[in-house]
Amino acid sequence: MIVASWNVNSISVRLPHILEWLQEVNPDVVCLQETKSVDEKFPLAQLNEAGYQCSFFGERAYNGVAILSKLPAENIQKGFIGEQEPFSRRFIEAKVGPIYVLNCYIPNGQAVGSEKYEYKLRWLESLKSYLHQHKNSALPTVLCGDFNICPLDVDICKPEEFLGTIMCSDVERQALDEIKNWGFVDTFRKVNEQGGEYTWWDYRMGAFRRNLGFRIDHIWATSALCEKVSRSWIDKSPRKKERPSDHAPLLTEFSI
DNA sequence: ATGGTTGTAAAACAA
Repeated sequence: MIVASWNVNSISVRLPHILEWLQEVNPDVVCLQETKSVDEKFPLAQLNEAGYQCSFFGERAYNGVAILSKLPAENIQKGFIGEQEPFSRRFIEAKVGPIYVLNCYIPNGQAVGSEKYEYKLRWLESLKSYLHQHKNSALPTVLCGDFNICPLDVDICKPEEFLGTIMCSDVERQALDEIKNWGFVDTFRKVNEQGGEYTWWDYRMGAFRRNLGFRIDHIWATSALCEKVSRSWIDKSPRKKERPSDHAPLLTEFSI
């Protein structure tokens, strides 16, 4: 079973890339972020035609998440149960086959110390509470998404330049560690030792060509499920196309 | 150096 996560930066603009990629890679579950589409305009027919069921939670212009799956999605949850403030649409969850799939688009945070950074930290706190109150780490669960955080220094292209700045600051990394400590293992890091592997490159300054990237997209799995990981890799091919998303898809294969 | 690019949506704003 292959699970993928991809920030597509507009599902309507990226639909041709997505359809081509689904046909080529044939993943079983795909978590999408930044769909930037109201639910009425979600391209459901084309994705159904491609063989995928769709659960989606979108809004106008910003944010938006979706889960595509070959098997039907059950127990769909949009947003956090009883969330403390009306967050933008950044979380969707479903059970697909034997796996609980949690898809999140963690706020970017803009700059350390800004209001948006505080919002990011509150959002992380809400995700942690949601896990502790409503989820069971003994069950096979994946947390996928654009986390907008580099867990380790080797996940940053130039740590000497970026450590302490947004996506690479101690406070947000600590908050993410607390979420991980609920019971997740980083599937990519479990089977890949090398640093310098990135999932996001800024559109500006030829960042992709110069490989100035960050590993901010992740697929985490609860520990028993993580034992079943056979491969995890970043597919840079869609990032090389014309008019790409600024993120590349991340994939993890489970032997189940 | 406060630049550069992309998407949304129609002037900024978010990333």
